[in-house]
Amino acid sequence: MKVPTRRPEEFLPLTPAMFHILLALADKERHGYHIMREVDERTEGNVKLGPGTLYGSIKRMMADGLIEELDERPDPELDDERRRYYRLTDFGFRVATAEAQRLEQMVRSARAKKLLPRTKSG
Amino acid sequence: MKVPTRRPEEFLPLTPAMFHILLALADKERHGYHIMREVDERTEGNVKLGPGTLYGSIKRMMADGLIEELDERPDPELDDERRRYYRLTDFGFRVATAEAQRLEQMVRSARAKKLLPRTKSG
DNA sequence: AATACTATATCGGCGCGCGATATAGTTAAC
DNA sequence: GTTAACTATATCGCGCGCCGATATAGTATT
Repeated sequence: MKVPTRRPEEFLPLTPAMFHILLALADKERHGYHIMREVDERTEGNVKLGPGTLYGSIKRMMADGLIEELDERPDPELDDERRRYYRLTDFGFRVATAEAQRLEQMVRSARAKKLLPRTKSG
Repeated sequence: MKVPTRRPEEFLPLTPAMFHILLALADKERHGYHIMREVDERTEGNVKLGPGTLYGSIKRMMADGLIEELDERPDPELDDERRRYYRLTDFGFRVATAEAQRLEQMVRSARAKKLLPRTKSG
């Protein structure tokens, strides 16, 4: 069934926590705890998602249709029953892309204001 | 008098509103309403700072030592008495730079996850 | 005279980050 | 062998910050 067309821009700006979760799910499906570790590793320990932030965000992002839970579980043999796996929805992917473009524009502005060195055209 | 050394990283991530205000003040001193218009113009109407956000943020950023109010007013002749002018402190500048670098890293991650096309090395 | 713009300020609702806490099974140390 | 650390999910409540509404008031425009 068709969900009424929503514009990704209306969800912007995303909170850092939500964007980190979308980034973690952008390349592959993951369960909650796996998302937590991916963020920790990708940011070299600079960003730690606490359980309140993680599972609270997941709940809201599910309700907003940005992510969805998998029915089947990948690798059923070497698996932990407690895990709940999530993936991006098409809409979630578009929202993540829109946010990435917004941040890109912010960086461009920062360069124009000489807060960052200009590597190419600012 | 010397303010105890604070690390800019402890202020991150900045809220979008605070970063927009720092960007607006990065190139020149401005009064509140001027900040509002600069953000509106720079973002081509996409970001509108309401008075609650603007003056609430200014008050907090003053308390945090990110911005400071000017004693003298620039252009005293063609001026409005009601205006209150602000500028970045050295610390505010360092915080803005640190936030810009954080956003740059976010964009790099987004490119690595193929949410954005790679213009150079991602 | 009315409308719109400039300029600053406060208040209250609401969303969200986040630490604390809870539960519970697994693995590693000593 | 029990103590500790890790894996995994979930809820609660505090506090901060965004933001619209509202207020005040002078200036400019129509």
